[in-house]
Amino acid sequence: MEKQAPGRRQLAAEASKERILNAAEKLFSEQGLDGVSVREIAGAAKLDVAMINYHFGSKLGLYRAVFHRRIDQLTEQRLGELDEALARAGEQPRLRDVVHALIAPNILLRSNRALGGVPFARLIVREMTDPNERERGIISEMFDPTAYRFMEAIAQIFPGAPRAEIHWAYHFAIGTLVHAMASTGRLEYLSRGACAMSDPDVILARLVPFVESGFEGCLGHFRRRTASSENAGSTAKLPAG
Amino acid sequence: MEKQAPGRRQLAAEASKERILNAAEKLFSEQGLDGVSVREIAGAAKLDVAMINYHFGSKLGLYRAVFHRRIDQLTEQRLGELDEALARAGEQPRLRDVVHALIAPNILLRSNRALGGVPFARLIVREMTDPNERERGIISEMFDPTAYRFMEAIAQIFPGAPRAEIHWAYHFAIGTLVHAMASTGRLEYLSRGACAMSDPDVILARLVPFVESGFEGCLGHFRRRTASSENAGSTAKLPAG
DNA sequence: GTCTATAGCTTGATAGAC
DNA sequence: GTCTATCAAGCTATAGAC
Repeated sequence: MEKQAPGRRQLAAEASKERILNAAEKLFSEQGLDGVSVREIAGAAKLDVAMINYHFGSKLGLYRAVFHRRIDQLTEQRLGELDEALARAGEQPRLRDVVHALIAPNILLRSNRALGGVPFARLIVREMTDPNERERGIISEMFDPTAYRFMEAIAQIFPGAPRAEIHWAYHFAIGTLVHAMASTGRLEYLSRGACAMSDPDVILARLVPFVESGFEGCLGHFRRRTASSENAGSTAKLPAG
Repeated sequence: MEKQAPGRRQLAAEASKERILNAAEKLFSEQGLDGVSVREIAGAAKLDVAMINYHFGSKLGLYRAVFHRRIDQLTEQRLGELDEALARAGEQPRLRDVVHALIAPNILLRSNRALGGVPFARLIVREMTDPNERERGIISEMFDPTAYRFMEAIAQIFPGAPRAEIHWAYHFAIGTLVHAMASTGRLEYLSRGACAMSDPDVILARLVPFVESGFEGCLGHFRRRTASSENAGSTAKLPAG
């Protein structure tokens, strides 16, 4: 009785916090930070409004908490897969493996509610495309370290490529990924149901080749030096051409 | 005096409407539909709040008007460039030309305030990535006809490709484009200033090859039949593999 | 921890004078 | 066409009872 580890109160509190976080994740993802009121969230979580400020301090505090709950797990998956790709490599990692590590965890997350599901994926899209994101710093906190790790791996694959060109290509690749995470329904709508985003393997089987080829198209000619080097006479002219 | 064509009143009204539209475009693009109040917009336009409802009926009416002012001009540019690419072609349009027509007007718009500039580009991104976009229908109205026209052109280039595969590749291409229009500052931030989005030619020189290669990576093997056809024995297996 | 109650603003929209 | 004045409703956040 004197040291019942979690404590009944604490257990109830944890359950409440989780309910609030789940409701907030869903509603913020659908309507955005400004499009939802804390009342709606409290209502969806079947708790009083006051509980949100009690547990999370403020609306923005709750918003941040929604991200923090998932950050580590996602980062571990992406870096874990990247490390595997690097370990498996001889002198150079395979581009396809690196692209897969970059993309797959973000797509697989959509179909696993325990990892956040579509709501969390949409939230990431909202934050990634918001010009005011900087003042919150959530994206930097979530993605800066992995971004640099992935760009290092890309640099190993295209040894002659200037850093700026790697940044450009990486930026485009992330764009493709982010849009695929948005789940706006536009693909289904335009294709009149011929395409669906429900099976992650179907998405990845097409998205990974697209991004891989994009990298090749931007950076491929920087690799000719190391690789099979026919056409070796070509000047290293910028893609600007 | 009895028929002074536009009329003083009407001229003043047009000027007011324009001021409101400009302010709204800027503020909506930065903060989103729910993040801005009509009071802020009226303040920025140096007019009273009541003028917004007088001219546009409601906040949502104003939001729609911001898009409508620019829709036709953008569509004409994209389809015009596409038509040129098709006319220039022999039997098949060049992939690079089609991709350029798809992308370039949207990127060039960013550096021309008369076409909407960065604010309008950001607004498109907001609307393209919003899961509630459907109920407004702005994106459909703006982009559905051009989307199908562009996918037709892509289908001409890759004659054997199933329609669904063309939709997938097109969806990814648009994702890359949309992210490039977002101007979040993250590219500049991550690259510590080594890259900048200020010169549209610098962007296009990299973005067009990325997207072109992406299409090739997703759809290239469907063209082998018509093209130089070595490796003709390969089965037409899906990228799903 | 959870609730009730409420303070103190801000919101979108409109009526009516000019 | 443009303003002043105002409405009803909604908002975030907090104080205090239990």
